[in-house]
Amino acid sequence: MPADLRAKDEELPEATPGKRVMRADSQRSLDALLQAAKRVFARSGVEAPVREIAAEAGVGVATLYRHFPQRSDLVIAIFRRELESCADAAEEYARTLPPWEALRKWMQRFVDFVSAKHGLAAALHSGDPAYEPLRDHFDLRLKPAMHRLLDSAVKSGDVRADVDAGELLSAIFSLCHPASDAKGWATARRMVDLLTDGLRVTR
Amino acid sequence: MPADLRAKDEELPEATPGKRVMRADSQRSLDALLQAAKRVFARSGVEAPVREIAAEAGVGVATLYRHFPQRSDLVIAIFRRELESCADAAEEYARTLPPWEALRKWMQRFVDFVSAKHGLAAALHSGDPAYEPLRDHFDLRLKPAMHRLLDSAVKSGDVRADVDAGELLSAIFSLCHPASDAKGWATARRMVDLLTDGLRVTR
Amino acid sequence: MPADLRAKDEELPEATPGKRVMRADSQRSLDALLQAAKRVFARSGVEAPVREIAAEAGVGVATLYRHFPQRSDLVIAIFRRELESCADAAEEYARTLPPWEALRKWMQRFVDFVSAKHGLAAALHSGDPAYEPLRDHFDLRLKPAMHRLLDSAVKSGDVRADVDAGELLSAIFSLCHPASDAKGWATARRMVDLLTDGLRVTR
Amino acid sequence: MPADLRAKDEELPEATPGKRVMRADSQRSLDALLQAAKRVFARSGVEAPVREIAAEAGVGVATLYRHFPQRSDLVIAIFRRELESCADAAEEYARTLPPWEALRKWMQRFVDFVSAKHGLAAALHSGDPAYEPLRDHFDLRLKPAMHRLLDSAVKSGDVRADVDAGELLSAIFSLCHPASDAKGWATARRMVDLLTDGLRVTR
DNA sequence: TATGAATGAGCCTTCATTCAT
DNA sequence: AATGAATGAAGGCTCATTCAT
Repeated sequence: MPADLRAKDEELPEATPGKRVMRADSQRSLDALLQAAKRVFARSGVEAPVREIAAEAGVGVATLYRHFPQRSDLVIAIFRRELESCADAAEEYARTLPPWEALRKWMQRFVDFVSAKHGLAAALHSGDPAYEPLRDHFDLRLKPAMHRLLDSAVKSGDVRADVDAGELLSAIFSLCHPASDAKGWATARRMVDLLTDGLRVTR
Repeated sequence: MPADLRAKDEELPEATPGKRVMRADSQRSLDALLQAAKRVFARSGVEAPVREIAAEAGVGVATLYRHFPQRSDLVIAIFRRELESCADAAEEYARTLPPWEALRKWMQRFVDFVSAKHGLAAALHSGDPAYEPLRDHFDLRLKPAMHRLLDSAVKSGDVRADVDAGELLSAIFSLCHPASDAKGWATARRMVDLLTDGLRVTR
Repeated sequence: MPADLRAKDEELPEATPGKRVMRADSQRSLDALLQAAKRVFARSGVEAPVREIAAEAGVGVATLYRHFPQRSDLVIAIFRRELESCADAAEEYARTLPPWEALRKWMQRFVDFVSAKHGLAAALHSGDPAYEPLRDHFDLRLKPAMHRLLDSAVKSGDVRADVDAGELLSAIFSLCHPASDAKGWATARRMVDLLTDGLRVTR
Repeated sequence: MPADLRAKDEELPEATPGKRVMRADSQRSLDALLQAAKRVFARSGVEAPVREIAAEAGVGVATLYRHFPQRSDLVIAIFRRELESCADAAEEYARTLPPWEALRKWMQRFVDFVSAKHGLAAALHSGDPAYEPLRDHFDLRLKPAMHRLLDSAVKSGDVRADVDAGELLSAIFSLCHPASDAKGWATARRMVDLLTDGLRVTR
């Protein structure tokens, strides 16, 4: 896992930004739950028993249910923040790098994000309507980011014009999936590189 | 689904080739189970309740257990035959088409195979040791097939030399995964096309 | 509890009359469950934990669920048979006794039936649609029985004509209810006697 | 619901008369709780979740527990006042009406009281010792009231002498029970009328 | 004193697997 | 050899009650 991603992992959000104040113990439970869920999801997938997460967090099940009435609420809480961070990176790359490089680099950044999130894909594509917010985030933050980068690269003549941003994103997504778990990351990166090469205009 | 695939679907194997003779009713149960499992796996995934499969086959659960003590045995039985058929196609293409065309066509053929098998990827990458035989099949039949096609295309100067057959196979595999289910097939084919383009030597 | 009722309680039905034959062990479980449920319902009401019933019957919970997928199925099975028997008594009394005596006696017979069934009323009036069959039974068997007896007594000039059979049944029902549990039966019988007296034509 | 009953419903007691002074906010919580409990009991029965009541009152659960450590304490607080009011009516009727009329009218008054209190009967006859105080109230206020009315009517020659006041009360109670909920009130009144007729001396 | 967060026991239900018939 | 009944271990969820703030 790349250093810049891991760094982010340690600090966890002030969680529900809406509530102004929060009782100290409640905040502690919430933090513990988020940390625990992250570990458990990574270890056992997003379908892991509720009990296991609560135990790992050192709280009762009901506490988990209080904070996250639906399992999906917890999953979403876990994934959203890093998804945002990934989307933000796109803007930065777009500002500081030439189009083709920006695209290439961000695609790898996206690989890093997705690869680190074991159950993300399962959640996103479960068809369960509870994950709609996650899909929305995906559509509203990541797709536009990809679209912009792709567009620039098309305009600069580096990339063919017939590729859809959403499809491309999904494709990378898939390439990072369990399917490539054995070798893992390295393979995913290589395959995405291959895909990236396929994007270039055929001279 | 392409016609040549569907055709194969109807007939089902004499299944456990080891047993010399088999009581007629036993054979009938076995066939019913395989047909049922295929339908149920497609409908509900490979994690579908055992009872559902037995019911769909019109036999008792214990009968299922007799034929397939492990769930994986059933899954493997279902997938193996079509996997073989896909591997065979590679040889045919290699004989009858120029290297680049053979490679391209077979990659699409592989997409058809994988896309039709809902739970295949999940099974293969579950990490469950019970699916080892399936992975073996994959390695022994599909990887060499891909390797040969790739090799020819490299030799003919169409394709770069730094791509691993197994990884490429896994990549296609991933691209066919639920992850890209929304649009489904068409997207998978497009993305694999992109990947294929990435394979070409950069002139 | 009157002797004629208790006698019936010991033997339990061949249960599901539809199925011609039944495996011996299954039949044994079923019997055990019905006996256990009767005891438990009497002791703890029809809302008693499923586990408790299964334990009392000496079978696993799933066995209970197999025989009675819904809690209401079990409740209905318990109550139906005795309800039938009570309805049958009406016909007998009508045949063998003068109208007023038949009515009076059957009302007491009904008291015996209802009083013995602790959770019956709760089930009947729970509003839960699952108990519809029980209400149907009530309406189809008991109401007509009462109606006939009432009618005869009206025709013979013993009873006023402005009383509804269903309401009267419900009234007796209520009088047998937990409300009168402390003293129990005896009180219920007395009160129903009072009610019965209220039925007589005011001379 | 008759007007004289509903009128009483609006004002609520100074509740725990023992405490001499009470902080204003505490008093406010108490009032809110009583009002809320009345609504919730009517809506969901006396077994409604504690949380629901606290929420409806706009206070925390712990506040509820402070005022009413046992669920029964709350139930009792709710019911007692109206029970008193009903008992008072008996005296009034006794003073202003002829014996038979007084009895008849009060029995209907009692029907109104009980019918309006959804969970009363359940609480009274639950067997739970926590409700003892409620039963005491019942015995100390309502039974004597009924006894006096009954006695007068016996003395005036209108009513037979072999009826127990407590039993009669319980009987009416039962007749108002959920068991007769479908048609509800009207039926209850009719049945109590029937019962009342049964009380008359057989001329 | 009021709050509402935390707790954990307890319930219902499903399902893989074994076993009597 | 086939059947399907029985089993019991999980897992999800609710709710009365306690406790930190």
